[in-house]
Amino acid sequence: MPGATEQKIIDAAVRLFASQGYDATSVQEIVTAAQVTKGALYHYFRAKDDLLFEIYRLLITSQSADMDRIIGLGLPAGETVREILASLVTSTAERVDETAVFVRELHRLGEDRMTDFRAERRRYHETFLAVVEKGQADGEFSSVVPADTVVRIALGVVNQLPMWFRPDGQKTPAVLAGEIADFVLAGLR
Amino acid sequence: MPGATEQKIIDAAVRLFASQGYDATSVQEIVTAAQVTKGALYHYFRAKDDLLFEIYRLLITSQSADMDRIIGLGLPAGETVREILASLVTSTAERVDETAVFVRELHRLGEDRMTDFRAERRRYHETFLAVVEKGQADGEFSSVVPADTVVRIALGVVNQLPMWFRPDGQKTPAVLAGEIADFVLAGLR
DNA sequence: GCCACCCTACCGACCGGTCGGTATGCTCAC
DNA sequence: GTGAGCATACCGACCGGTCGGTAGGGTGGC
Repeated sequence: MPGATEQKIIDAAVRLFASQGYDATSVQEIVTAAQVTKGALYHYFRAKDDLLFEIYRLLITSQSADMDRIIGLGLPAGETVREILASLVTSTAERVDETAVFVRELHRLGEDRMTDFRAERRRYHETFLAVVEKGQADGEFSSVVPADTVVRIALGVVNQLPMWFRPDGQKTPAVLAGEIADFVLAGLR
Repeated sequence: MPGATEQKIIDAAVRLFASQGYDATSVQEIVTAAQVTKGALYHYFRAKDDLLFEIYRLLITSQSADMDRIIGLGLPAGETVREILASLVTSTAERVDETAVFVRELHRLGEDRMTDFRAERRRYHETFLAVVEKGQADGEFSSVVPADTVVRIALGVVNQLPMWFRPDGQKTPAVLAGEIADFVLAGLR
């Protein structure tokens, strides 16, 4: 639960990282945009690096929680896949900046944090994979295309969203989420 | 047709940009890796920036040529989509580093070059879109999911390839290309 | 009631180091 | 001799991070 100043700093950092990239954004730019000073930033964060990590952490935490909640509902595989994709697409559409930073600057994570991150992503990936595989085993889904490729495609689409989704475009996130879920499920029948 | 020195510089730049990112890679690192000197680099390129642009140009030119060639064959929509995806996936798998740089550092392009790039990508996108729309109009494809969303998904998958494809993995590019094409076509039936 | 003491939150000038780019000159093929 | 193809030494701008200091609110002893 970040305080007001902390939040202002993170918000400004997300905006600037998304539009210019991490390295191209100076700490001075961040504090100017957030209307605080360098002292304030280094009071709350040990390094510029920590800002990136905090952005990732907030995003991953919320996505994992969403998926766990949906799986907890115990719906059939088709419904589960639809709900997971829909929630992922809408939440990503609401946070395009965070996701853009996430996708683009991921490799900048240090050794330790990268290990943590990979473990978390692996968990997410395999949870989703298990849903698809169960659907295939039960005969609800076709097995023509291997489950891992399907999962890769589905999650890849979401990561690419920031590249072309525009909040002021014609399609609302909900409509788009429906279309993407339709398409993926069509490929699974 | 770049000369030998020029090529060495570009190769080194691609490798370093892919593993560390553009900003995190210094010009000195590039020339050291390429076993040339700064003088040589600035003899062939006006700025570090130009290296990025050259990497993009080479990639886009070859992809556009591939697509034009395939469409020129005049195959049915289904076959055309399969061929385009297959060639895109295999050529991307062969050039993961270039694609990774492309996806990650695109936003760094200056105003003018960004405009040029957008025009080229738009052309690529709409050519592909036309194929899908024709397939839908002819009744070969279903129209449940709008053509533009399908194209977005298909191209998005390819852009995400560098995130998870490993040349030393179990699946060859050709096998993977087949699976991706199968999946997309399944969603179009 | 009040003052001494402390602590959190924040300020902003400053530093060492790095980076992209340049200026100048050599060398060798034609 | 002359221009393409480099090599080398160097510059000024900027960047992440530090550090001595301050403002103001809480708290306990008397």
